[in-house]
Amino acid sequence: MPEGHTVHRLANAFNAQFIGKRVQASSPQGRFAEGAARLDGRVLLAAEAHGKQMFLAFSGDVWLRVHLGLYGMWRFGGAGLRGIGRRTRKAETDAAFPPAPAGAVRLRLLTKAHVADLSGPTACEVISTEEKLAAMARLGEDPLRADADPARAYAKLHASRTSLALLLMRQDIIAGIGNIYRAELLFRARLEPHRPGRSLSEEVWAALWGDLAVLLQDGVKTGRIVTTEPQHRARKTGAPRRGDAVYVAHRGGKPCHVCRTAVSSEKLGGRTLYWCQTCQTG
DNA sequence: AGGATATGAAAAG
DNA sequence: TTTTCCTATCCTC
Repeated sequence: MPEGHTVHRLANAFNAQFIGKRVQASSPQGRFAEGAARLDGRVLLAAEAHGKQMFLAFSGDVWLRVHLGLYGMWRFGGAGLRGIGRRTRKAETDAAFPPAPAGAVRLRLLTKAHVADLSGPTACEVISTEEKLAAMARLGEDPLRADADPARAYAKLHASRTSLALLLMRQDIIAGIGNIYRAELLFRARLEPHRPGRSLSEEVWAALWGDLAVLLQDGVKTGRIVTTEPQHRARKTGAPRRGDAVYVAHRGGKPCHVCRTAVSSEKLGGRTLYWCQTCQTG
């Protein structure tokens, strides 16, 4: 689930339901007992997302930094959080509040009315304001943030001989893109993924950045990654079905939605890259 | 039931 | 470049 849009959605959920509330913090799984103790009893002041990282501000100049990584998730309980985070099963919805932790919950944040359970994060740590600023400074431009400066990202891209496919995943250049948005962004621009960053013109970059912003904003709204245009779907109307939502991501060997060529895939930098050799020649 | 896979990135080599 | 972290889901049997 977690590319940048997911993390912004989660921050929005915290801002909507947890801000100004005193929280009981605990670590049902036990692995974050010390950190939870440091948060326990504080008031949650703000939630902020930058790329795939979320920062929660607590009273007393204490921050929680969370990176979900590949498997991490937040599961919410309580009213007004429908559709955010991992879906709560019906049995859990009907259960008394607060629900029992589902699975290995690293951190539980509990208010009178709401609960947020974090499991499987790559990073979860209590840090100072300085450390929070330092962590943010290591991140690149996030199209979902008002302070994003695409020119800074372009300078880094254009200075590198590394492939666009690898560069787009670098969080210190552009923050928030993951494997799916990378593949889809390159497909929509019809760009060959192995092209070096330095071959990117300013005009093409401007178009890429604009398209990325649209895709991410749409992802924040819907909670889903949809990159196909209706005319490229098997069913032209209504919500895109499974298998119709993206062009190439996770579709290795399957026919391209545009030209029917088998979608290519290869391992690159430890991740699977997907692209269409026929469509992406730019 | 069990294996492959995963929208990530740091650590190790 | 490979290994490791860690949890859930999807697929096949």
